[in-house]
Order: sequence, then C-alpha cells, then structure tokens
Amino acid sequence: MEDMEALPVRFPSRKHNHSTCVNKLLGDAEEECRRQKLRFTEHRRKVLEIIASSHKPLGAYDILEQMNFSGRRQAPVVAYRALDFLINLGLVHRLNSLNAFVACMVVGEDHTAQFLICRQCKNVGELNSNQVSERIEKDAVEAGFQVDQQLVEIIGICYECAESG
Amino acid sequence: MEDMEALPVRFPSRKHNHSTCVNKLLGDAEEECRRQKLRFTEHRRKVLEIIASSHKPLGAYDILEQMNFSGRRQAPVVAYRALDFLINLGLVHRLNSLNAFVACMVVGEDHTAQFLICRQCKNVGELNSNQVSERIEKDAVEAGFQVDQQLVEIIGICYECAESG
DNA sequence: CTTTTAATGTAATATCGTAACAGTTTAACT
DNA sequence: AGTTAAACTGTTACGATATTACATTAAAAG
Repeated sequence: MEDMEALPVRFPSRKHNHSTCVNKLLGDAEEECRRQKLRFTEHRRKVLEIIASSHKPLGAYDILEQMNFSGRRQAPVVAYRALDFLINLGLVHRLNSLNAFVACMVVGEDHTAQFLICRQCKNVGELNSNQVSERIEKDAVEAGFQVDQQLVEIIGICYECAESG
Repeated sequence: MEDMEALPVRFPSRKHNHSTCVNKLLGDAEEECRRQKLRFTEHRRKVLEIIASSHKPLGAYDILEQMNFSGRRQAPVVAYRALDFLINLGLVHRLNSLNAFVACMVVGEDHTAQFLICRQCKNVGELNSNQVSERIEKDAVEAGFQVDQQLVEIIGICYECAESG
C-alpha cells in the first residue's frame, strides 16, 4: 500500500500517531467554528474528542458513558445534540449500518465519502473516491433519479487484518 | 425514461400492476425454498406478502401490525425472525438509513443492488449497476481493502415526483 | 417410529433515539 | 452597561428498534 495521502483513502494504520490526529481535528473544528461564527461548546468539544480518540465507531451511548465529567450521568439527548452539530459541520460521520459515529478524516476539504468497515478489527476507513460518487450520480440520473445524498458503506477486511491472517 | 427492463434499475411506476408484482415474488419465493429445501412457513409467507405489497419501506413494527391473524398481537421477534430468513434468501433488503425493509425486485438473478430512496413519495427503487459495484470494488481493493458486502443507499427525488413538482 | 433439527410462543429486556419545556448563557444591538 | 433575541443546556419522560433466553411444538431424516 502506498502513501496514505496519495490514495483517495484514509485507513488508520495500527501504528499511526493518534494524538496528532485528535489535536488536528480539534484545531480544525475550532477554526471552522470561528469561521462560521458557531459556538464550539464544552459538550461539542468533548464529544468530538471522544470520537476522534477512536477509529472504531462509537455508539451514542458509548460516547455518553465517556462524558461523565462530574460523575453525573448525562441524558442521551446531550450526546445526540452534540452529534447533530458535528455531523452538520462535517466533522463527524454517522455509519447507518452500525448506528455508530466516526470522526471525519478529511475535514475542510470538499469531499465525497465512502466508508470501509473492517469486520475484524472494527476500524473504519474513509475512502474518498470521486469516481465512485460520479458513477453513482451518473447511473442514478440515467434512471431518472435526482441525487441529494449518497450513503456508501463497504464491509470487509482491512489490509492489516488480511496480512495478519 | 426508457423501458424499465432495459435500464439497470427498477423503480415502481405509479401505475404498474401491483398484484402481479406480489404474486410473482411469492411464487419465486416458493420455488427458491423448494430448490434449497427450506421451509416457506406461514409467518415467512405473510411477512413477504406484506412487504411485497408496498414499495414504500416498512419498519418491523409496521409489518408486525399487519400480522394480526387472530387479533392476537405477535411479539417483535416473530417479525425479525421471518425478516432474517427472507433477507438471507435475498428476497428482502434492509435499508439501513431508514431501519426499514423492502422486497427485492430482481429475485433469482445474481445481482448487485443500490437503493434509490425518494424522500418525497418514499418509494424505493432498486438500481442494479454493475458499474457502480465494480467501481467500488476496484477502489476499495486499491486501498487495500477486501470487500465482502456493499451497502449503497441514494437519497433524492424520483422521476415522477420531479415531474409533478 | 424415534431422533434430531428447525421453527414457534412467550416474556423480558437491551439498545437507540426524540419530544417537550423550563431555565440559562451568549451575542447583538441600542 | 442594559435589553432583547437567539442559541444552548438540564431534565423528565417516552417512543422506536432489536435481541436474549428458554420452554414447547412441528417437521425431516434416519
């Protein structure tokens, strides 16, 4: 596999430096919020941090569990509100096949996304193939359908899991 | 829009003869079960019939409501068991973005499927584009990912809804 | 005709997500 | 600063979706 940046895909390597990942995303989020004059509140920061700290998809209730600042258990709606915000901003993606959430790996860039979900290690990669999205658009239009949103989730085995048997 | 059979898509026209649809699917199901020596029980037949009678996706609890044979309310697991069976057989598809189920429109044929979900009329069409599935497969493999299953759901506006404004 | 495999009945419970509404903070504008 | 409007938060309750577990019954295979 070539350099991660050269391919239209981001799949988290087992040995990548993860704290860099998290910090970059938090920085991007702050900047994006400043730009759009949106509020990057504590809840939102916390939820983004939790999600970014895992390349494995997290359920809303998993996130909730990690939000116990004060020992006090938060209500589900707290997590969902923050998630909605982050999803609208494009910082977080929802995986419909898992009812779970992952951090976006290409923040800021205008991009289409398809998700690669490894059913062994549970890591999720983000494929950004314009060829895929254009092919879908083209064939849908040919079928008389006007596309607003594409949802592509690909289940299988990632490179590193295949290597290690 | 051209002849429905000529394009790699099945989108239910407003004026198609629906009872034919249902009967064909039930017949196909029976035959397929005979071939594979599986039991096409009452629950399974009933659930398939209910799903096939609607091109709009149905939730498991919608289906359940229509299963009241004897006035007796069935337990959710009854619907889910039949749905699992039908999905494994390829007679029914699950739409992950809606937590809902639709009948397959190309039973028997070996096919890939992408779903066209009209957010106005709620009808669901099945696109069968090998170009889409091959493009996904190709790009995923290039990213070092071995594909087992593809899940493609396209949300937008169907031909007939676009026509009628 | 018995054995063993598959399907059903039933109850309970887990998991995921939203509605409603009062209270508080923040930003924007005199 | 003081006022107002908009956005965010806290809290309760509830709705929607899905699974586990286990006892029972029916069907297929020998």
